[in-house]
Amino acid sequence: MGDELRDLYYHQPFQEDIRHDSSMVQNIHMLDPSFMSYTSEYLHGSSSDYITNNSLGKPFGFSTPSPLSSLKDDDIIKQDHMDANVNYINNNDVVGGGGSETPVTPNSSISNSSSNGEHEDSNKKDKQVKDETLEDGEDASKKESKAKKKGEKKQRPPKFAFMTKSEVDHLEDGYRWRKYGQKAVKNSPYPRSYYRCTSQKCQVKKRVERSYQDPSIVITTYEGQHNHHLPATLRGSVARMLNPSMLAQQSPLMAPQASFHQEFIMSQMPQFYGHANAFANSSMYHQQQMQLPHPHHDYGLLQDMVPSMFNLKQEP
DNA sequence: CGCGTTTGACCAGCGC
DNA sequence: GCGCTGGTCAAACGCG
Repeated sequence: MGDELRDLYYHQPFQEDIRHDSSMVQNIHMLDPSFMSYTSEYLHGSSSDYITNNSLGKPFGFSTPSPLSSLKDDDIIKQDHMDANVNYINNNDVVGGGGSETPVTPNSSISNSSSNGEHEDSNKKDKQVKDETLEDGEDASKKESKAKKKGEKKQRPPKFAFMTKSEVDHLEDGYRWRKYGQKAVKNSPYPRSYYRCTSQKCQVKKRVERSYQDPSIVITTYEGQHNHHLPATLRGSVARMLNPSMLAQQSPLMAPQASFHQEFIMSQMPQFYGHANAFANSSMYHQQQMQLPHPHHDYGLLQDMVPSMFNLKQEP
């Protein structure tokens, strides 16, 4: 467990009174290269810098979950217990303070549907066939994961999670996603949805779930790195929201399987690009102010830890 | 018809 | 070993 929690990276929510514009600015601050280098340093930390359950939040000076966050430290650990790397950022985005008029219908699709044994059988058959035909690298990652089951622990690509206040579950981030699963979340009335990038050979996945404590918060977790550009149809509009210097960093050339520790700074850029899109878009969609009960909660300590996220580009 | 979603089943990891 | 849970698969279905 300790090994797997190494590199776990957690950002406590910015519980600021964020207005639309400033949230945009702040979100993009997260993409600042110096922030990246910080994370890299942090992630490169000595092998003794294990982040355990208890110490999870300590690098950023918190030990208790935010009232806005449904994810306690424990939850994050449980949820990502198999994952080596998790970046966790909350985007305390702007959403209507008056409450959402669009009710979330969490369980609307968890209803039982008729199933028959035939389906089950064919499923099993298909799985067998697939297992047999899997040998030819059609799904290398699966094969790899199977191979790793016996020996070492399954290693997963780095993750990056953030929270967004949004009425929309699936935030537009410029990429195209195909939903491949939905699961009920323990202790939560809201289901978790699983998406996969539709681009061929792109292994990036993302999970989307709603906080059960604050249903207005959407928790999005990205896993993996896009190995392609944004779809052309979306690139233009989304790209305009972003800092040109970030666009320059966007590159599809890094290998998805690249060593995380070595490649983190560079390879995370496209990811952050995508995340920024989600940040930005959610801000774009919800251009109202919100009042947060605990302004500047934990903000100072995080600011101490990651000054580049806060001090740079305080544009007029 | 192609693409995306739904949804029950399956599987692996973990804790007891 | 067993049960629980998270993650994934894939047939069926819906939609444009």
